Amino acid sequence: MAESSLRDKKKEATRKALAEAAFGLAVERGVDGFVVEDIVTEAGYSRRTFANYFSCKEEAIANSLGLDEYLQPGDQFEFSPQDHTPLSTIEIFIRRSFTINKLKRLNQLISLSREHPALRLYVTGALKEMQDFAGRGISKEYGSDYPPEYYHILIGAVFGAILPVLDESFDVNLPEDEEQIEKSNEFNQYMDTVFAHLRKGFN
Amino acid sequence: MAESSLRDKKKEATRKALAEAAFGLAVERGVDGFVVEDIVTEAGYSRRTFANYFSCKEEAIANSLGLDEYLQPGDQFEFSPQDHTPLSTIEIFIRRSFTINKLKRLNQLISLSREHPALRLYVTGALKEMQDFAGRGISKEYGSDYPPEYYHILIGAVFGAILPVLDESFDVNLPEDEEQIEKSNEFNQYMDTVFAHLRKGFN
DNA sequence: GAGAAATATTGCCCTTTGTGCAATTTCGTG
DNA sequence: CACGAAATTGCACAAAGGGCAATATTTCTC
Repeated sequence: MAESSLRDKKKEATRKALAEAAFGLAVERGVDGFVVEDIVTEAGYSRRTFANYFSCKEEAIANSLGLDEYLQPGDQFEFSPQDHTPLSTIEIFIRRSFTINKLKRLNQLISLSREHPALRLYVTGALKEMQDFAGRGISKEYGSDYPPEYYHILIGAVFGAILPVLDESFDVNLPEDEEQIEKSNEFNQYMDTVFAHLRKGFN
Repeated sequence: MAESSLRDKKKEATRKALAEAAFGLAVERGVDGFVVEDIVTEAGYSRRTFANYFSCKEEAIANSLGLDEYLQPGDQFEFSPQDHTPLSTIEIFIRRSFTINKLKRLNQLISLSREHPALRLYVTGALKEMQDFAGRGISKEYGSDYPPEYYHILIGAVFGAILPVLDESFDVNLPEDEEQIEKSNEFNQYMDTVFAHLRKGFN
């Protein structure tokens, strides 16, 4: 990810092409309605190459979320000093990362997971990578301002509180061309309550 | 689980035997060091029967945690009125559920997951079932005292904050025969800070 | 820019897996 | 005890996973 030689670009392109083909087929025919062979013929690669990138269909489908696009170190974690608390930093990171297109796809992955529970594991796995990235970023940003486990707990609590949306589809009713999520959709309203609770504490 | 006819007991016994054999082989030879065939010969069942219970090796290994033993509805969620807040109820539930033996096994599953990342997904999946159970239990217990999403967020935050221990092994340095976890081990000390933060809120 | 080194893609092959179906065994109930 | 329900198993076959070696493409070095 840090590297971006021509070779690495092509590799990412391959990965994305395979993931995208897998996702498309999943929407079109259902997760059980196609085999790896179908994915690679659609994407123009060999079955053996697919195995070099993903361990199974589900992993490819989940990876089509492409959260890693937003995971460039040093990109998401620069904020003005007045915002400078770990929680608000994470909040901004999350609200920026979940663009409308991501949310729409997440929605589709959720409904696919209903028919095919195994997929769900891989979707949460993909989100877990985002969580790990956020964890590294924030503990690097704030260093020893807090004890090391504080970051783990904070990040864990934030993502843990967010994940339950996976249990239900939510509306993303916004114009197509919009790039960042807005106050008006369900997901963001849910974020409002989540972060309010996290600030206030639970009882 | 609510049922427990002789038939259901045997079914659970079969499941446990398979899971236990799978776990044993994983510790002994590593996750990649054996095949489903080995599991069933050890447990005395057929390959086909294994498939009736688990979808793959990893699922069986992770299920050897056997958290479901402690997931009897109406058992864990009865407390005296003075403790009667959702968070403290969950705290007691969690501290009760993670007995020493569970923690030891969890520790082993964590290190196995390091060599074989796919296993990790299934371990968190198993914990997720516990989370779901806790969610159902607590929202039933407190009904409409809180808005419905509050329970989701609370439970998610709690389990999310706990899961990061999966990233590192922890010491469970207690006598063998001890049944419940004690104040003296790392896991429980981690719990102390987790719940303190959740009560206080983050910033 | 040409050749060498590094890496990605592929084909081949074989073991393992997943699963529908039907037969068989085991269990629960009247 | 006998009948129905449900668990276990065998069989067969499509599909997946992955080691290995060959090939193609990119990057590096001079």
